[in-house]
Amino acid sequence: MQLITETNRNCPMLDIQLLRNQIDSVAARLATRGLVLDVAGFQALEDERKALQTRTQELQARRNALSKQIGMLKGKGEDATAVMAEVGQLGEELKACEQALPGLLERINDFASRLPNLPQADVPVGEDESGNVEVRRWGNPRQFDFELRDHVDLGAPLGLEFDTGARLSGSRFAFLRGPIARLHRALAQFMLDTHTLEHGYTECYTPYIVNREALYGTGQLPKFKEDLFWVLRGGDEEGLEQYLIPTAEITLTNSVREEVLTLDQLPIRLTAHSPCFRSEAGSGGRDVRGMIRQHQFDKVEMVQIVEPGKSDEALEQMVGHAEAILKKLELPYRVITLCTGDMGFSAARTYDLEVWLPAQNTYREISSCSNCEAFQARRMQARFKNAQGKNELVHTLNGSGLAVGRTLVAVLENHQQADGSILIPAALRPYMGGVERIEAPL
RNA sequence: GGAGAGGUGGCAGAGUGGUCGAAUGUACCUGACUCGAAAUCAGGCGUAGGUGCGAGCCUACCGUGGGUUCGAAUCCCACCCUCUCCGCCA
Repeated sequence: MQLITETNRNCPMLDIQLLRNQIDSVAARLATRGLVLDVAGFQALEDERKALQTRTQELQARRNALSKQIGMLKGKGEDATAVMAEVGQLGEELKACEQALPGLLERINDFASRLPNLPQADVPVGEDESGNVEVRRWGNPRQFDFELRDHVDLGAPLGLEFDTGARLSGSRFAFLRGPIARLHRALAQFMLDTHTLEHGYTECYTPYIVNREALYGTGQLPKFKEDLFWVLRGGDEEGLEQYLIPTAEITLTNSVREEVLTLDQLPIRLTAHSPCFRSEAGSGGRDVRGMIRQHQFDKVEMVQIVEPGKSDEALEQMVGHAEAILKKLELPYRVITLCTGDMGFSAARTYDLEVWLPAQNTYREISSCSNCEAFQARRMQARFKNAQGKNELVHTLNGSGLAVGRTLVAVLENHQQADGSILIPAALRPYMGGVERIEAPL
């Protein structure tokens, strides 16, 4: 019998020992995320598990010992029927135990798999985004001496077509044509080059369709299936379920899944430009106008795989890498620390970068950088051999650097001119064939 | 899609249904030798879980899931994946 089944082979996100031994402390920390942990329910399951597992193992030990005896007796040519009768008596209870245990373990695992990561101790406690704390600002929002337009109005004559997208695919899809399509491509290229040439990341091109295990590893499954698009292979409608990636974090982070890395391989810094697919199931009528919230958008993602002692430092660096893009693009932004109630499932600490959008007269999220500590590594079984030669879980971090669609929006709105043209920031011009401004084709 | 081969420890690679959790090599750790290192020699060295103050004892794990058996890495069934060749295809 196997205690580790397919579904629980990936350990729950929280250390199961922590749950067993310090459940009250875990409950208190999760409470800051607005989550009520069913301590009594968990402990009832645990008590049951402990009794059943102990009994199962007792019976197995007995069976193994007797079977070994049978082997020895038969080897010597002696009669083993008495021992075989004895082991036969164990059969029924053992079978019952072995059948009951996996289901119980599965329930415990499912319970634990749906618990989010524990916030770091100094993360501000808050219920929602109102509890987030601003860390710093960069740049001054521009004063306009003409009536400013939003990116939808600015983009329309430049090739930003929402009606075409809707006709092809439905709402929340955009079709880009001409100068705006080129600007979109230039932004992604510029970001990739900056991260690879200046920040030490290795460029990657990754699959956009992944299996369930990968999404479990980074924490999107089992809890957030409704946020994803899932796909089936043609001619194989009964077949394996796979998913479109909601971010390249999935593929970059899972690239070390089930690996035991050596110390000298760390840190690993990866970046990729990819489309991201999100069903936006829970977003209701939010941001229906424009390309702020799309089912498909491009993003340049940064991922770091580091030693546990170095992840805090790595997060600060990674935020700096994302900020560098905004600075080069001359886009005002602010950095905020997400409070406990606003953090994502896998994160122990998250900084959001919010770019100034003049037409909305506010800062909007354009990057999110998180330290997931060992949470994802535990689910992925991504480890390294530490200095003591022991396998230890790595720490994983991910951050957008940046969301390309929203960056496009920010460039349009912040660098718009009175005549509706867009001034291209100097850093981006080499990627635009030297063009200094884009304007509607005649 | 067709035909074949194969999935075993960090890696490589053995394994007649019965002390096989698994030979061997390599990597790694410790010790000896050395001024130091290399080489050499000796020892150690998988993961997870249970139980115990502890040395330890026990259970599970040889791609995944099921089956046969007193007993499965080994036999049977299904599935997944990888590789080679053919076909199709951007």
